[in-house]
Amino acid sequence: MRHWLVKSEPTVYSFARLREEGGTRWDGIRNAQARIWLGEMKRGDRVLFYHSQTDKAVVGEAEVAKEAYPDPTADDGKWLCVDLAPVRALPTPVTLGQFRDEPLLAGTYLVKQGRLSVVPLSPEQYARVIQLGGL
DNA sequence: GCCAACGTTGGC
DNA sequence: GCCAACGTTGGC
Repeated sequence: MRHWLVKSEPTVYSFARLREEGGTRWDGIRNAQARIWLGEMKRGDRVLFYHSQTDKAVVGEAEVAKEAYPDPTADDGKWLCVDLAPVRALPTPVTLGQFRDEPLLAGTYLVKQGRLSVVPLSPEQYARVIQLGGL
């Protein structure tokens, strides 16, 4: 099983909404590197859900409910999407500042290349975020 | 195939 | 609102 982090502006699609809806299609990603990673996501992979802009924090945990398939919102059929389902909220959001301060997390793509909307994490990094989040 | 110009994203 | 980082586009 692999571990991932996805990013969303909470005003566009929040973790609370993912929980309300019970799942969603994670589409609209138009970045070549992110596309490669989307293609590697498997059903059951764990996913950290990060709120950009206002929160700048990981607020919850989700999982891949359906692995990569062609993104129906793309005209040319070249892009991919997955389905995500909510797992649980973090009692304490883990901020971008905490990522920077934590040696294990300072090397993540979230810190190093902030514009990517889907990035992989190591199992150790993932576990550390869950721990910092109070689970 | 190179590179300047431009657009987008996200942190501050 | 500004700026840095990065991707994309288009002229040559």
